[in-house]
Amino acid sequence: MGRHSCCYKQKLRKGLWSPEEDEKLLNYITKHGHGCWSSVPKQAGLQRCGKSCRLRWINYLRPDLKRGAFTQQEENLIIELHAVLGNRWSQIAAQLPGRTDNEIKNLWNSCIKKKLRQRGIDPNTHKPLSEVENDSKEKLPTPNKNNEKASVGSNELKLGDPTSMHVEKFPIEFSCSSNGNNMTSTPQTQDFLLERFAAPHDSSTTSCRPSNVVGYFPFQKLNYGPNSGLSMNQSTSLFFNPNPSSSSEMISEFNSQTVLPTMSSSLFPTPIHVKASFSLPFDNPSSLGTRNINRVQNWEGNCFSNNAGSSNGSNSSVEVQSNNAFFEGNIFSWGLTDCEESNAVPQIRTLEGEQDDLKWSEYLNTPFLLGNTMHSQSSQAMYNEVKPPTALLAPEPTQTGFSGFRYVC
DNA sequence: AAGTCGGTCAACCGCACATAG
DNA sequence: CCTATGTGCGGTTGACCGACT
Repeated sequence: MGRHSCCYKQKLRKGLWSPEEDEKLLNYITKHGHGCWSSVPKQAGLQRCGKSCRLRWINYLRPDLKRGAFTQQEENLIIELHAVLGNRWSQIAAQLPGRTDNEIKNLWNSCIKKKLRQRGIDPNTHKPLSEVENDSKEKLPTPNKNNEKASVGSNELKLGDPTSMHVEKFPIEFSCSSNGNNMTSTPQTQDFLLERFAAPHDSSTTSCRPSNVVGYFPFQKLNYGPNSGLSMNQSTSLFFNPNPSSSSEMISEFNSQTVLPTMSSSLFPTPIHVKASFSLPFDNPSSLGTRNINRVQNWEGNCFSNNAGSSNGSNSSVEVQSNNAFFEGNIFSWGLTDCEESNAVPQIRTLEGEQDDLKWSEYLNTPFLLGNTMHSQSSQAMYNEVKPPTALLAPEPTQTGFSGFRYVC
């Protein structure tokens, strides 16, 4: 409904925040929580609009923010997620604890884009630049403003637009190993994937959706160059093998070559909502008979340890967005105490009975678990290429009791 | 020393969605 | 169903800073 009403008021400060303003906001939210943002500036004695306060809190004052430069792992993960999610920065940020969408967006625009181009990869499509150039020559898109806009940051998928989606349908199967239990779906079509990512809660807009989902899922054959630690193991492309000789073979391949559950979850610190489905009703997501499993595991043991030390810990009164299940329940907390209670086995919570309440959009909270499950192994492979054996990602119980993987430098 | 340029980052803007009344 | 309000998101802008000329 347009701008926030408070923004119309005059005499509100704009621009950079002073330390005094920061202190006021921090003190207020620490004591009272933010509640309704529009009332925060008034209550906190700030001459700002609520929106500005919210932004300042989320991007700067939140105690759980991770400061400092992005690690190579984080950059790699951002690239991988971007290949799947496009410019959905908030969803990418959800997989990077302590990082904000703004931060990631800035990093992408200022740094990663450039790096990818230097490596001959188009940052928008994640295709080789040469291929993109060829495509553009072949397709000769009609120049109109809409197209231009769509091409910006254009991991976009125009649903129902045959020119933007040359998708061959073929059956695929998912096999998700969780704590030793395999959940294998019945054959599914690629529609599921397309719906999974391209038809989220917002079906009215087409922005920021992945294009060429089939050919350029990151786990398929992305290659970000040998020097970047981003090269992919070609064997991982089997996941989308359009002609599996048999489903059991495919599953077998998948399990034997690609499934490293702990590795996968190590890449996703946010609890992954694994919703393996049986006989998935594509056209009626709400009726999905889903099994919901939250898996929580450390991504970088050091990362969590550090955060636990620098944050308010489990006693924090800070309110965190509840849609990030990372902070919900007792699955995980930043607090060191909770860390100590963890054990080396990934904690798994089955959310039986909750499926009826699930929103389809929740599926987007898992930016392609299975793909990343697979890709995570590739990540391991890629680190194999660039790191000496002693530097491999390896399961390692940390002092705080977290399993997960410590990246040994 | 002064000016220019490019990169980075914080913040703003405008839009869309969710929800309460 | 409609409207007003609150919230979240992505794109964009502008300030700042360091490197370079």
